[in-house]
Amino acid sequence: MKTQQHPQKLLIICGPTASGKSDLALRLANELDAEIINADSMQIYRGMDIGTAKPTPEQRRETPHHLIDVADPDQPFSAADFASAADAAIREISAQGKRIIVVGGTGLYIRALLKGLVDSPSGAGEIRQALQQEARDLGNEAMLEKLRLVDPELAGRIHPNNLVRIIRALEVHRLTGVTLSHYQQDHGFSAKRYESLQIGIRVERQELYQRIETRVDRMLEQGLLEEVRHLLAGGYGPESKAMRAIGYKEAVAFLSGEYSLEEAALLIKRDTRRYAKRQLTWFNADPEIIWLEYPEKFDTILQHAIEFFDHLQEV
RNA sequence: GCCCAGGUAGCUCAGUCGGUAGAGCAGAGGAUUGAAAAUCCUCGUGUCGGCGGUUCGAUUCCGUCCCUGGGCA
Repeated sequence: MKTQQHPQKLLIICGPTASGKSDLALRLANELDAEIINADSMQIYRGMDIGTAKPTPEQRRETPHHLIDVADPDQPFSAADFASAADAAIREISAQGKRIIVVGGTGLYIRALLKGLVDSPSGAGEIRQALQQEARDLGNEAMLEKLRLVDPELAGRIHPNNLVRIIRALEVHRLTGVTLSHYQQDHGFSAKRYESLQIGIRVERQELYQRIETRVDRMLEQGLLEEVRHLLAGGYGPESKAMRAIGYKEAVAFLSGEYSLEEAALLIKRDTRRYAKRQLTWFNADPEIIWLEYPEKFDTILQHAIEFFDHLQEV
């Protein structure tokens, strides 16, 4: 049923943290008369600016950014929330006749937007809390056993230690009476919700780690600790989503005297490196991504983008 | 110059009463369907400081040299 008359086109910029995504997106937006949609799970939150390397107010004034600062740091915000909010932003931007660039390092968000998620309900509510309590009482193995009884197929794919997945699967079953694997069966990320061109920024590992190093130092100079203090004072405790983000959790531990500033800095860097590696694992597995160096290949990227937007490719 | 303690994986170290060695951290690879900056899985060969000697066999014992730290002069 491809009756869409104007298949909406999205230029996606992805890659590991500190690879230069935001900068590239801004330059492209300038050239292409585009607006930017953020696909970073932490830039969503208000008050988390320095540690998430948000674009500056000036940059945001010059180029409108969507899905930045749309939630408070203790509010749940899921990949599905992202996808529907992005859908709305896309409608809004295209109504103005502008092009759209999606930038971010959260692979699941990008996939949710392009392919859609399974049609199962959200569940950050009481059921999840009850399941978490059950897990504390009974242990992971017992929870996996519970899952095995209702959804052996999925239980076989989840490691006993991966409680987050076990709970999510049980939650879906309790909410709907249907198993998550059943939902997944005829989904498989096969839908195509938008026309897209995905550009990944390729950076050599060593150089990437170097950039992470200097970026973390800069964040500390710019007042990451102050930002964290402010969030804590605002009532966002160590268990809030904000304080579980990289840079924030280490800052909290430093502020509570758990370790020195030097140690905190080293840990932030290490955790950021590991995060970058996980992002690379995710994006590398996506065959649709075209990998190019930036800024070296800016002209090539721009050319790809122009072709993508101008060609009337009906699918 | 003399005395003592060390020199083993990228780092910190353990160990082998002689049969070529293993932890933590760092690092690498992977998974990922409403928590995703989250969550989870897998991965340890290195002239055991150099050179000689003893021995069937030395990283282990002996000698010597080099290096590091500490002490005495």
